[in-house]
Amino acid sequence: MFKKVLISEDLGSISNGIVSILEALHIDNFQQVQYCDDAYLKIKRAEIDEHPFDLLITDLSYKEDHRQQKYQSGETLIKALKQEYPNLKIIAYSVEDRPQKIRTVMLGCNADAFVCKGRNGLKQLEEAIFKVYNGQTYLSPQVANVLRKSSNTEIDDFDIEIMKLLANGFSQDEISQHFKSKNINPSSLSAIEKRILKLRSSFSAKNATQLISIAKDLGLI
Amino acid sequence: MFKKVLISEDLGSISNGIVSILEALHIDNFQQVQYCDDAYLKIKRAEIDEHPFDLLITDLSYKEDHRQQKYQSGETLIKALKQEYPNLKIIAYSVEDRPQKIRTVMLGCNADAFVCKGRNGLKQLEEAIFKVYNGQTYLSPQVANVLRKSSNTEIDDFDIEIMKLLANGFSQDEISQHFKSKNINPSSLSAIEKRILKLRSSFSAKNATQLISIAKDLGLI
DNA sequence: AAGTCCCTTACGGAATCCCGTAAGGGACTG
DNA sequence: CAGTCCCTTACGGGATTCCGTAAGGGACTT
Repeated sequence: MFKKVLISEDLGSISNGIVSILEALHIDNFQQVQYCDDAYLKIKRAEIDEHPFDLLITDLSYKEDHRQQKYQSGETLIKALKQEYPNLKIIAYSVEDRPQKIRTVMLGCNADAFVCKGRNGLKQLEEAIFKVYNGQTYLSPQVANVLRKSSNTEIDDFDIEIMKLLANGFSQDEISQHFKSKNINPSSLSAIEKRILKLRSSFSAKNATQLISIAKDLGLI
Repeated sequence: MFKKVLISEDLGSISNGIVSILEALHIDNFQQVQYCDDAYLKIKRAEIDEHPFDLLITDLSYKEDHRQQKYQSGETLIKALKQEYPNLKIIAYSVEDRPQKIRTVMLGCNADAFVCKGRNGLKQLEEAIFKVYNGQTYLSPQVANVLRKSSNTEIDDFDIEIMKLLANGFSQDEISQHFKSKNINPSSLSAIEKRILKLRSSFSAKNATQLISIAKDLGLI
């Protein structure tokens, strides 16, 4: 079983819940931090000292406070750590249950498991720890299907970028200018229009406003 | 000090944190539930049995699962309880920190305190319990000003309704028709336009799309 | 080389949004 | 009563969006 575990979670009481799971598994070598940056530093330090952590359990969203952070979210932390220390196993433990978010964390950041906080969250976390220890990935049952169903979304970064710009009040023409200035193709007004039309139809949105409303609800932007 | 306390919170680990606070205050007569409906029933039952609760500490958002609930959120629960049992003190304990949400809970639902979950959440919860016991209200320091500053927002239900319709893809003309059909005034296209213009300018949004994006971020819709 | 498929780009017209201007009406005041 | 303030409603025109149609070009097949 895992020998050395780090818990990164800003809410003390949830942290305690995780600790109780670890204790039940007789993992007593663990540490806790409340900030992403602390997690990063502790893991780096442990690697240098040649007593590395072999599991990180981390939240995704952290309340901001006075302390300026380099890593603002669990996603950026996970991505950075997985690049530097591919052997470190990482479990995301979050209230998030939006498909796109989970895809980002599992596929974009390469987390090993995604457990949704909820009534059975701790039990699922325990399962996740076993699975991950055996080299498998794990998803909470209620979201287990989001990766398999590539289903709808051939929505790429370009689409996301367009929607972000729309949400920031850019006109279609301004979006076109924006991509032209960054030498990103396609960039013509027509192409932008077409892209937005495709997005609207795939989300059955009557206009750009509703499109952005839906995209926000889905956590795409 | 409070004699009988109910904790309503779907995440077990957070519930444990609250319990530890109560124990530190030597309040040992408390019960825990994980669903709003259970909270309502327990309080009702206790009133009938003439051993009423005198404090409820409740979360606002509950993960949905198979159990169909009459009260879907903490807000509806708080509002209903405060109407039936004005003597019952209620503390909302939530990750929410959006001004509009807090206004709704404090002013619309008549909660006695609003504590933000966060790094110091439990300490603040303890303060809130004292304040509320002394007949005062309490807000977490980081959001303490949201009620005083009535500041900008004279955004009324009509504005909110317009924004919801916009988010659902209605054109300005359709919104006008909508209000006409419900005999709500103002309803003319011009009036709707003017209202949206005011909303856009008060949120400095370049167009309706950005307006809805901002409104979503603020939790207004 | 011709054919096709797919993608980018272009154009035009109808609908909608954006914004300034202004008329009408109720409430309140001197 | 006239004057003002505020709100609702109306109108017009320029900008933008929406949507169908279509030309151009690259990749790939036959």
